[in-house]
Amino acid sequence: MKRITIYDVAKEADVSLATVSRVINDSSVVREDTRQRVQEVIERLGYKPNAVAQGLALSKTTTVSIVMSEKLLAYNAKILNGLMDVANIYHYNVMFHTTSKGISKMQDVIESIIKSRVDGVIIFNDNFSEDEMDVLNEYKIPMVIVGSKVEGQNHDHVGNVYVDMEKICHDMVQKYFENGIDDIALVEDKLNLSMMRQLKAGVESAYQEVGKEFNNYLSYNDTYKTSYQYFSEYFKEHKPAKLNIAFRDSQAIAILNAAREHGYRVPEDLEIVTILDSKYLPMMRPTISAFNIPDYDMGALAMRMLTKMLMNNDEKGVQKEIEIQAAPIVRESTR
Amino acid sequence: MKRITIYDVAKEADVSLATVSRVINDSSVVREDTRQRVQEVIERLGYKPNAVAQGLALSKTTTVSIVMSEKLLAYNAKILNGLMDVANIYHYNVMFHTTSKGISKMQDVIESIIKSRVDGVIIFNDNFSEDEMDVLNEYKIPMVIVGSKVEGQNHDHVGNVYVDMEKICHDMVQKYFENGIDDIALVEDKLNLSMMRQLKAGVESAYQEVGKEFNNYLSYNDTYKTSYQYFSEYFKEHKPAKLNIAFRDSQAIAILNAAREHGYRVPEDLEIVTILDSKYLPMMRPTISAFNIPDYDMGALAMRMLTKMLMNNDEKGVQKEIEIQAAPIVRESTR
DNA sequence: CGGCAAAATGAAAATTGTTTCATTTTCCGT
DNA sequence: ACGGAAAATGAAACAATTTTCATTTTGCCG
Repeated sequence: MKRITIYDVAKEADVSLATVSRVINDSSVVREDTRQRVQEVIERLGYKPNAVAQGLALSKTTTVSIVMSEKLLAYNAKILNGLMDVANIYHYNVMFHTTSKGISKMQDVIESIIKSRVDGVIIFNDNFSEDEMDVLNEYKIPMVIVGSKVEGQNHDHVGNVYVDMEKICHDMVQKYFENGIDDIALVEDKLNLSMMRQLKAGVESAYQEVGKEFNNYLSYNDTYKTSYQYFSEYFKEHKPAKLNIAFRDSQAIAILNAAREHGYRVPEDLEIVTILDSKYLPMMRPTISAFNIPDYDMGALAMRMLTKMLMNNDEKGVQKEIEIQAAPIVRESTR
Repeated sequence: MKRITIYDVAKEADVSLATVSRVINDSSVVREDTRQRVQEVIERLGYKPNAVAQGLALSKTTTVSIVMSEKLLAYNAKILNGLMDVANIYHYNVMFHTTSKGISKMQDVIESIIKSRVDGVIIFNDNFSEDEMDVLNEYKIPMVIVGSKVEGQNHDHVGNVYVDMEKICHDMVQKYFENGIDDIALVEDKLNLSMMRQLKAGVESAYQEVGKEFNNYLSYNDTYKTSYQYFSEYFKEHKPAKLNIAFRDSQAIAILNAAREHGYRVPEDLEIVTILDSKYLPMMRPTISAFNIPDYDMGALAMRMLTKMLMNNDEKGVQKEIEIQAAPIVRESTR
C-alpha cells in the first residue's frame, strides 16, 4: 500500500540510490546496460519520482505561480490560455492564485507564494501595490508583471509585458478632432485600473494639446444591467456625445441598446468604441468597434519571459520589457 | 543571502527544532513564554516555513489540482471562481492544469499530478476517459468529477457534481409538443461532449415517446463566424425550424442574426433557446432564452466536497454525489 | 598481463521540516 | 522540601530525493 520510492527501485535493481537518481535525471554517466536494468524496474514497479522530495533536494520546484483577480479571470481567460500553453511547453507546473474581495487578499497570496517556494511568478498589474512587489522582491523571486506598464521600478528580477493604450487613445481622439468632432464621453471602469488610467491620460492629453479640458466622464456601473439602466435614464435628459468610449464590451453594448431605444442611430448620431475587444462585439447589430489587444500572445510572451529568466541564472540577455501593440478594429459603430 | 530555516530560528531562540515546529503548528503543548520568545524570533528573522519540506515530512501538500480543457476555461471562468474561493477558504493551494489540443495531453497532466503528490484533484468530465480515471484511482488520489454525471463508476474516493440536462430538455420538448410544435432543430456542439449527449438523449426520448424519431441535427461550427455563415447559407434553402436549440450563446446568436437577415422574426417565426446561459444573452435584441446552470455554485460545491473528502480520512459521511438543478430562463426569443 | 586513466558506481551528507519517544522541568499536595 | 504526576522540551529518526567525493570497475596500451 506504500508508495514506491527510489529505495525500492534501487534494491530491486540492485544498484544504489545515486544510480537510480542518475537514470531518472538522464545523467549521461551511467552505463547502458545498468540504465536499461533500472529503467525496466522503474516501469515494472510503476515508480514515479516524488516531486516534493526533488523540490526539497534541489531548492527548485519547477513551479510558477500565476496570480490574478477573479474579475479579470472572468474577463480574460485567453491570457491564461497563453500562459498555460507556454508553461506546459517548458514543463513547468503552475500554482494558480486568485484575489477576490472578501475571500482572498493579496497579502495571503503572497504569503502562500513564499511558503510554496515557487520558482517564479506571473502577476497582473492591477490591485497589486508597490509594497507588495517589494516583499516578493526581497525573496528574489523572479516575476513578470503583465497588463500595463510598471513605472519607476528598477528591480533586477522583474519583467514587464504590457500594452500601452495611452498613445493609441490619444491618437484616436486627435483624429476625431481633425474631423471636427470634440464631443466625446468616456465611461469609467474598474476592471483594470492601470489600463483605465492610461486611457484617461491619452484622452486628456489630446484635449490639453488643443487647449481644452476633458471632463465628460460617465459614471461607472459594475454590471450590464445597471449600466443599461443608467444610460436609459441618462439619455432621457442628455443627448449622447458624438463619440462614446467604453472600456469593456458590456458597457459599450449598454450604450448601444439604451441609445437606440431612445431613437438614436449608431453610428450616425453617436459612435461607440470600446477598448477591450470581445467575440461578442461582431455579433451585435451594428457591430461594435474596439481595439485588438492580443491577450493570448501577451500571456504566452509573459510566461516565455519568465522561463527565460528562470533558466538564465545570471539573468543576462533576457529582454525584461516587452510592449505589445494594440490596433484599432473598425466595425460598424464608428466610421 | 541564504533562506532562513527552522534551524536558524531554533538556535536564535535557544530552543530545539521540535519546539519551533510546535509553535509554527500551534501545538498547544508549548509554554506561553517560550512560544512568545520563538514567535518574536520568527518575526524578527522573517522566517517562513518551507512548504516543500513540510510536504515531504507530512506526505501531504495541502494542494489540490484542477484540470480543465482550455476551451472550457474560456467559456466557464465562473466555475473556476467557485473552485478558487472555496479552496482559498480552506487554505488549499491550487495547481492548475489545462489540456489543449497539440500542446498538453491528459496523459501528461496525470503524470504531473502524480509526481506532484497533490492531495486531491478536481477534474472536468469532458475529454477524460475511463482509463485515465483508473490510473488516478490506483494512486488513491481523492477526486471529484465536475460537469456531468459519471456513469457506472463505483470507485471509493471519487465524487461527482453534475447537472442533469436530460430530463429538463426532455420536458421542454414535451411542452412544445403540447402546444402543437414538433418542428425542432438541434445544433451540434463539441464544447462539452457529455452534456451534449444528455441534451440529445433528452430530445430524442421525447420524440420516441410520441412514436417519432428525431434527427434534425444542424451541423457543428466552431466559431461564431463560421456558424453564422453556415446559417446564412442554410436559411437560403431551408425554412428555419420552429424551435432551435443551441448549446452555447454564440450558436444561438448566429441563428438569430442569420434568421433575421433573411426576414424571419424571432420569436414569431422561429424560437431560439440555448443551453448555456451567458451574460450576453440579455444584451441581444431580442434577448435570448437559456437555462440557468449555477456555475459558480457548482465549482464551490465540488471543491467543498473535495475538502471534506480530504479531511475525513475514513471518508464516511461525505456525500459523494450532488445533482445540481438547472432552470429555464425565459427571455424574448421563446414564449 | 600490469598499470593507469577514465568511467561507473556507491556511501553518506545535505535539503527542511515533523514526530515519536525519552528526558527534563514544573507544579501540586502534603 | 519532597515525591510523583503532568507538562514542556529535546534528540534522533524519518520523509524522498540529489550530489559530492571516494571507491571500484573497465578498458586500453605497452
